[in-house]
Parts: sequence; structure tokens; C-alpha cells
Amino acid sequence: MSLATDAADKPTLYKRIRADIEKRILTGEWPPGHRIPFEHELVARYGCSRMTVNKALSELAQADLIERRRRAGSFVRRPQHQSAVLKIADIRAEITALGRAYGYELIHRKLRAATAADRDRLGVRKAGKVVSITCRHSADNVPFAVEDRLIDLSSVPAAAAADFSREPPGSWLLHHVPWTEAEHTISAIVADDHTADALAIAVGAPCLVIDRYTWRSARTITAVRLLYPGDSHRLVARFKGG
Amino acid sequence: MSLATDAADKPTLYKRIRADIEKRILTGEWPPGHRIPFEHELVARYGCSRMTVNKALSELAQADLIERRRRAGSFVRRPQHQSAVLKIADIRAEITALGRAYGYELIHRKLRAATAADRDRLGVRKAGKVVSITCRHSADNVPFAVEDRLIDLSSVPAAAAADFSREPPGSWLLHHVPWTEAEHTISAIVADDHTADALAIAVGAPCLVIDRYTWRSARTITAVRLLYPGDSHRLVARFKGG
DNA sequence: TACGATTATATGTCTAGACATATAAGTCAA
DNA sequence: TTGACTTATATGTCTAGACATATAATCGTA
Repeated sequence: MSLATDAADKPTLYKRIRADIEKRILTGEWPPGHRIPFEHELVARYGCSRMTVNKALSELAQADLIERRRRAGSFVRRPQHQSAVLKIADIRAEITALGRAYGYELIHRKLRAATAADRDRLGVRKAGKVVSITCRHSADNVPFAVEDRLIDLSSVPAAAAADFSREPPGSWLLHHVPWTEAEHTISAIVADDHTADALAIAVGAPCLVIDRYTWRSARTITAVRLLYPGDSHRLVARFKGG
Repeated sequence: MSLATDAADKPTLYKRIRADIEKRILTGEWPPGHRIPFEHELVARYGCSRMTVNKALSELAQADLIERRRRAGSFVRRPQHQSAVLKIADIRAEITALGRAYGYELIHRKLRAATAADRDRLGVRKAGKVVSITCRHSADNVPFAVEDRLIDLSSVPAAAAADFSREPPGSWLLHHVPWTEAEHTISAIVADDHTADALAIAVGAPCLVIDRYTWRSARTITAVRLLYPGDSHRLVARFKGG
């Protein structure tokens, strides 16, 4: 085996190949649509086996940086501004990461038969029992977010017995429900009397709303609405270019 | 080679292995923290070579479904609710996808030397020229979003000569700047006089704000603020469980 | 008991082949 | 010119090995 290019291979070879190609795409040397070298050409350039360059190219394809077409070759993909990774952190983690004291307070908890509104919100047709929870998260004793949650007990029966007076329902679910899918909807509203009171802000002040709907294998688990003061809270989504 | 499990391998073997494991994680059969079989055990179970199961496990690790630790094994990771893929679609695409007529209108365009505020917004220190653009996107002639953008001409000199009267600056940049990274910040505000007028909404109505800052290889390209009527517009982020 | 050295082992990377398969490109007939 | 057929080729997947390396577990010593 030989190193056809430059320096010593501190990282592994396939990572270096991947980084080399990534760099050329990033700098624009290889613009969108450009055909990158065939595998056998890269094999010759780096003096390695095909499996090694294949691993590098496969990862680039998985990251949507390139597109691979049989018989045709591999091509640089057009950048997709529209896709970004949004980090909706666990609230406790978010607050402690800011170096502030996390506070949690259960405001309301009720177990009831699902109303029509509940079923609509959870996206289920059958009647069943639900737990409705309202709570507040605070940072250094200042209200940070209010949470209004509905848990489908037919999916998570254990939630009926759970004590949410000290542990937030979000973290409880994280520890008791195996793996989930979720959909987030972000919107803006102005605070009504009730919201303003809960968040200690003025009526008419802007609020950022995150509605999260969570399910597992087509089974509804929970629906939650998080309300943040809109002028102080910000969601940051960083687009990864690979 | 043999098939130790069930049916014929319509998809490829490593995909089947990956899907099998993914399923057990999803259903909760293998909860977070659970050690999944060692590579050599999977090799025995599926009757294939180690590289094949390694490929399956590597992809699961890349998708953050499992964590691999040398000498210890591979473990099911805790679900990460906080990470979601936010689709911030190109506005034109978003509107046409809704089956509505896309409209674009340039409100203001000015080429100027960067002011202190401009440099602050773009995150650059050196003085230089910028293009400032204000424009409006509409759906079926109803205001959909107003865009306020700053382009750094030292990074994108061609933008000085670009005509943004018909083509939105976002799509122009997409076609002229090779590959970019971006950071999005989402917040909520209430409409002031100016905003209310531009979006044809009431003063004090909620607005969703997306601030996008774009760069390439540590070079600033553009900063843009998009304002949407908060009660009608929604950002949807779907969390993929693998 | 606590700590440092040794060992066993699962993963990480890599090779030099192989056959499968989709498809771009060329060929030939209607 | 057009359509159907053939061929060449780049990628997709897979094998049966190999050595490297981080580290959990064990063992030995202070």
C-alpha cells in the first residue's frame, strides 16, 4: 500500500479521502453537478482498494453531499438550504447548559376519559383514557416555558401511576418509552391573559410555540405544546454541510 | 452462504440486518442501554462475513440509533427527542407545493458601503460593500413573507450586478454560490407599523421570524431575516428515528 | 485495599479479489 | 428518424481473510 498524495495519514485513509472530496465541494472547486472521479480513479490516486474509496463515497452519499448513479458516476449535489438540523433540546438540559438553575413546577394534573378534543389532538379515533398535565419550567426562578401535555394511556399505561410532581413528564417519557418519532410544529402567537400570567409577561407579548406530536410505530404517545416568551427565547438550527 | 433467519432476501443482506435491528429497537424489545449482539454473533446468525454486519452496524451508528464501544460492544442509544430535521423550504417551492400562485416583488435594493450595523449583522470586521434588499413573497396575491437581506459583496462580487427585480435573491444565491453552511434562529415578535403594513396584518399581530446567517468556509455570504404572519405560517420539523 | 501492569477481545480499518445489476451508449433494423 | 436490442461500465454488495487499537477485565504487587 502507498500514499499517493501528501502527508502522513493521521486519520484513517477513508476519512482522508472523504475529507478531501468534501473540501473540494465546499470550496466550490467541484460545483453542483460536477462528476467526481470514478472509484477506480480514486483507487489509483490513493493507492488503496476499492472498498476503501467506496466507504468514503458511501458516507458522502448518505450525507447527501453527492449523488451516486450506476454506470454514470458520482455527482456533487446542489446545496439544500431548506434542510437544517434543529436542536430542540430537553428543557432542563437547555437551562443548565446556560449555567442557570433549573426549576420545575407541576401546575395541573388530571386523569380523564379522552374528550373529542383530546382525541383530535392526539390523532386517535378510539376513546380511551388520557393524562393531562400542565407544568412550568423556570431558569433562576424566572418562568422559561409552560408545558401543556396530553399522554395517551392506552399507549403508555404506566403514565397513569407516574408522579409528575417532581419529574417533568418529558423526561419521564424519555425513560419509559423506548423509541419514538416526533413531529414539531413551530408557530407564533401573542400571549392571552392566561399565558401572560403563567409566563409572567405582558398580555399581547409575542410567544414562540412548539407543538410536538410523538408516536411509536403508528401508536400515538403524547402531544405537547410548549410556550416560550418570544422575545427572549430562540431556536437555533444549524445547517450541516455534510 | 446461508440464510439463518426467515424469508428470501429481496433487499440486500446488510439492509435486512440493519432493518432487523432497527425494528427491535423501535419496538422496545431492545431498550436503550441494551447491548446488541456482537458482530461475530450476527455473523453466525446470518451466515455472512463480518464486513456485512459491520456495514449494517456502522450505518445504525451513523444514524445515532446505536453507540459502538471498542471491546465493550454496541448499545442501543437513548432516543434524542431534541434533534429534528427542520425543513425550511425555499419559499417559492413552499408556496407552489401548496398549489398556490407564487408572487415576488422587490421593494428596495441598495448598494452601499457597510455600516457598523451591517458589519455587526454579517459578523465581519473589515469595511466593504454590501447589497441591502427588501422584498416580499406572496401566495395568491396575499403577502406570505417579507425578506430583509444583506449580501456581502466582498464574498459575492457578482451580486452587485445581479438584477433582483424578478429573481428572488435567495434563489439567485443558490445558483451562484457553490456550497454553504447556515445557521437559523427562530423567534417570535409582534408586528410593528412597518411590518404590519408589509404583511397586511394588524399591528400587534404575532410574527414568526427566521434569521438565517450563511457562510462558506468561514467567509460570510449573506444574512437574511424572514418575517411570516405567525398565526398562519407554521414550520414543521419531523424527527426521524433512524 | 488500592493501584499499576498485563491480557483478552470487540470494534476499526483495510485488502484483493468476486459476481450482480442498473443503465448510458452504441448498434442495427424498420 | 425512431425504436428495439446489445454491450460496456460504474456502482452495489459480498467474502475470507488481516493487522491495529482502545479498553474492560484480570492479575499481581505495594
